[in-house]
Amino acid sequence: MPIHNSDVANIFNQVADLLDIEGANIFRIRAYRDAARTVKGLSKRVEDMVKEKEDLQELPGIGKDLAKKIEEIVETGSLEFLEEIKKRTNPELAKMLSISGLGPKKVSKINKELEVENLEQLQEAAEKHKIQELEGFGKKSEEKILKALKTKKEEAPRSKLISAEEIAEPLFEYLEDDENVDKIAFAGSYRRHKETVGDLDILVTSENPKEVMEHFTSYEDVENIQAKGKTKSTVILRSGFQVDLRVVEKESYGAALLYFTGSKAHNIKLRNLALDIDLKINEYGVFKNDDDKIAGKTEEEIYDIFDMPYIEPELREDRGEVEAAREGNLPDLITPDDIKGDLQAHSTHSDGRNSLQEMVKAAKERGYEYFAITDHSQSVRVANGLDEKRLGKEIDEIDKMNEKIDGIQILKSCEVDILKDGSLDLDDSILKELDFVLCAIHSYFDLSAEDQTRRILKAMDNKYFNILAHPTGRKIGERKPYDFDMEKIMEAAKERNCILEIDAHPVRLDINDHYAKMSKDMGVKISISTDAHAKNELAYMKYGVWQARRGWLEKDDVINTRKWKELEKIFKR
DNA sequence: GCCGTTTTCGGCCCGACTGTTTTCAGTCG
Repeated sequence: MPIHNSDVANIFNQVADLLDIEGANIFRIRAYRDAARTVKGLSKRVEDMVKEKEDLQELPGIGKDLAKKIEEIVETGSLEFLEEIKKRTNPELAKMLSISGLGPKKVSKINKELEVENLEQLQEAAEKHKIQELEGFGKKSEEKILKALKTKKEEAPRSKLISAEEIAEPLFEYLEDDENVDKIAFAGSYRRHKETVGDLDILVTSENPKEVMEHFTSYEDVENIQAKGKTKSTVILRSGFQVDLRVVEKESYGAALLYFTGSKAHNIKLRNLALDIDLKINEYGVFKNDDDKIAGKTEEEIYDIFDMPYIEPELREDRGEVEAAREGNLPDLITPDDIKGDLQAHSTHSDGRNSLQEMVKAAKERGYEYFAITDHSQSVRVANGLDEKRLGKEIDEIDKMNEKIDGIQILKSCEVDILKDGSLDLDDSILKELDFVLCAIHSYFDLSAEDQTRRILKAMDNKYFNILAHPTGRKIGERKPYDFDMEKIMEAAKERNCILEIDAHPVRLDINDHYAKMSKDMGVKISISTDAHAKNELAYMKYGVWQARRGWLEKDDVINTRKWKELEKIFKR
């Protein structure tokens, strides 16, 4: 059975939860959580690292003990230490930690004094008003627990960035309209353009924080006010989204923005740097001798104290950006304006909702120099895929359009299916007529990692193979990536001058930020394309660029920032 | 449990809000 990085992370998080309830040393618990996060965020498979006898202790936050535990998990699929804790402490108790307002101390107390072992018994105890009798609890705590139990089932998991955007933008406008609001900005993972967003963080400067809070909590979409203070409020919107609003004075704007943008790991890194030189950072500024404020108005000013240039929010994940900044090696990140054309889009010839002409017109309006039509090939029957004959007709149609149209070049392409055995779905005789060939997997997602890797490698052997589209096949919140060896695919791509795609569709965002960084480290070029099935979806490009930025990509790492003449050379592999 | 151009022991980010207290612990981000 393959052991995924997320399996290791889950085991470590379970250990942390249970140790927490047992009241273990908080820093020991943190070590497990940090390790879980490190392993989950690796672009390499920890299973492969163990097999190749790589030194796990090189990883941040992994020492002798945790390295050994990772090896044990990889080799046996489980961790004896976790099983031991489970004998002492009921693992069901960990589920109670997900109840808002219940932490390890309270769970432990409820467990010990009321003999509550699971969520059902918790509900029963609350309904019988046993909870409010406990010391440290009261009526309100009990009501809160009951309410949380009720909504738990419909609790929203992290939302896709695009869904968050739909909620965030109108709220932003509403707040902006308040005359008491001076500066306003998003912070948190939304500002870091993470592919999923847990809650929204908004930062405001104002002379009248009380009025701002009043305005915020009376927003028409607010369903529930979780907390309302002078400087901080939390609400739940009808959509289930949690929104945190913080108000600070303008002298602290930079420090607060830095702090609330996170990531948490990035912040901790900076704070530790500060401690090294006897400074203290909090959301109000950078302080010397405890109360002597030396920075805080802008983020730039704060980074400057540590001799660092401004670090873009997308990079703030503690993946080496602080070190890179200090060494002057930060990437000059790609921007949406660098994109010269879209290399994946569909028309009504296969499963698109707009005609070829409509798609091309929309691409031209976006100011692109070139635009590829990549309708599906024949074996994707549900998408009305093209056979050689129909693709031939589309090629003729595009040739005629190119003769007539000015200012944009329409590229002839096709999203060719990679069949189960690794052969391509269309004959070479037609592939050679195309400007480039996009290849993708749309079937047999559950092959073993070995077979799936072999399948893709074989497809890449075809000299007309240019771009591997949505390489992992994952759909956020819907479908896991198929199992294969990404490192081998990247090595092969580099060897054969093949390109990996960042599919910018907000549901796909495939490859993800970790793999994007890995491709950069390995010297594999990337294309960013929208996979648009309608003309309005050409606007998805920004999500792909944001993902690329999170993967440290610069203009030069992405092929469709180049002119067609240069691109043409790349495609002749 | 991890980590170290002051340390192999003794630290480990920091502050707001809530609910319960009556000065604070617990939780959260």
